[in-house]
Order: sequence, then C-alpha cells, then structure tokens
Amino acid sequence: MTVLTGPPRTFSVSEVAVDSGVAPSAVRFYDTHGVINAVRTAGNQRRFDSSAACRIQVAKLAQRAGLSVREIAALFADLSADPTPDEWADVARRLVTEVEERVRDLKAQLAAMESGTRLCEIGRDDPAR
Amino acid sequence: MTVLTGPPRTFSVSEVAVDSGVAPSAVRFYDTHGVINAVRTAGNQRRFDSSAACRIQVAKLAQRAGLSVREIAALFADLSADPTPDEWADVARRLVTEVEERVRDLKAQLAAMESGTRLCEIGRDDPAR
DNA sequence: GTGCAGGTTCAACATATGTTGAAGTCAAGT
DNA sequence: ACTTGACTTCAACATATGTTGAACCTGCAC
Repeated sequence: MTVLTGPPRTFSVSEVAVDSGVAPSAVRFYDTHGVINAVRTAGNQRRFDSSAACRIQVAKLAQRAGLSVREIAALFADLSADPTPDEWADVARRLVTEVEERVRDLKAQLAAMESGTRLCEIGRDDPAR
Repeated sequence: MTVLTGPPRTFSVSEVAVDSGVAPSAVRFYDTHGVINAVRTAGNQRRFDSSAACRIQVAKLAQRAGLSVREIAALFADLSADPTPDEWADVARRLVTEVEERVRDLKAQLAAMESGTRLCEIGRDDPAR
C-alpha cells in the first residue's frame, strides 16, 4: 500500500547541494552523468526529488571506495524516484559485493607480500644465478 | 641475520612493466610519483629492485579500492628496497585499515537508506506541510 | 511588473592518471 | 666500431572529475 502523502516536494540545485554537502556545480555534474535525475520546470530549471541528496551521499562514499561515477550511475539506474528501502537494499547488495571484491583482491595480494614467499616475483627466476 | 645472497639483481623499466602487468609509461609514471624508486645507471637509465613489480601490483589493487597514487606513495614511503615481510605487514595493516574504514562508511550510509528512516533527509524538515 | 537571488548553458581551467610521439642517448651483440 | 632495440626527457594528448566565469533567463516577494 501507499500511505497518503501530499504532492511530493521537490528540491532545487542549491537545496540538494546543501542537503548532500557538495557544491552546486557538483550537483549539476551528477545530474549530467546520471547519478541523480532531474525533472525540469517550465522555465528549464532542475527539480529533484528527495532521494537526490541521498544518492549523492552514497555516491561520494562509493567513490571513496573506488567506484567511478559511471559505475555508480549504472548501479543507480534501476532506482526509482523516492526509492523504497527494498530498492536501496538491492543497490546496496550489488555495491557492497563490488567493493568487497576489490578489498578481497587487495588483501590477497598483501598476504602474498607478507608471506615473503616471493609469490609476486614469479618473473624473477633465480636458478640461473 | 642476513642470508648470504649475491649482488641483488636489478630490473629495467620494460622488465618491471612485464612483471607487474602495466605499460612502461605507467612504470615511469609510478617512479615519478614515488610509488616505486629507481636508481640510475651511469647512462641515466632507471634500474629497479625486485620489489618494484610487487609494489605496482599492490598499488593497482589499492587504486581500485579507492586510494590515490599520492596516498599509496605515502604508505610505501617507509618501505625499504626489497622489503621484509614485516615491512609489508606494516604497510598492509595501514592500507587495510584505510580501505575498511571507507567500506564501513559506505555500508553505514547504505544501512540508513535501507532502514527507510529518512536519516539522510534530515534537511527536509517536513513539519511545515 | 520590478528586482534580484538563484537558475541556465557553455567554454575554459584545474587536478589526477596515464599514453603517445619526437628527438636524442645507451647498451649489448657481433 | 656498428647496429639496433631499449632507454631518456619533454610536450601534447586523452579521460575522469569537478570548478569557475560570462552571458543570459526564471521565480518569487514586494
């Protein structure tokens, strides 16, 4: 069911900027690159739903964890306006899967370094010295 | 103690490139930016120790996990030539601490999204509607 | 309906992370 | 000593991620 709720509030670029903690120019950038989605007023101004600031907050943290804006936009692509917790859960699952894989790969390489077994130096074949 | 070992082998740019799986231009780039350290021959050519390829392999994975080249160079700064497993362990500890923090931050934000509690929309104070 | 804070686009700039090409030098085998 | 492939630096290019400024347009409060 859908709870009765007034006409959904919209947000201007600078409102989303404040709510998400990035510069207005960055909000426009994320719109251009599909991280958030704007509708336009009759006068061509962007209006965002309330999920825009949330998306940007997640996107910034995902970037810090190694994902590109393009990758993040792709992950957000099947998120509706004002996404449900379920939709977020689905995005979260894929996002976490991806970053954990990257961390796993890094850890595995580091473990090889620590083991001192020269696993990474396969190329350096010593026998001929 | 130090095990008896011959004069340590050195590697050219293209050897390190092959051993680490990146382009020669990237090897020079990583040298310029302090991820690896070259000594120079009498004729000004770079020569690397056997750890160079390892460092690059770790660096590439660290980049995928969100660290910048500058950050990686800083972490590698107190790594000696041909680092011991202990030195790698120390670098690994700091590296993993950093990436896990980033993943933790991302997960925390995602958990807030999934909870549907509008934690991220603090800015959107509803009372006036 | 006027004023003006804030919106629009576009181009230029800035930084990070490399790649490519030119012009010249080195090293290693013969 | 020559040759030749690999090395050097430097500048230009390329892509990603934004920021800034100019020139112009909107929305809203008065």
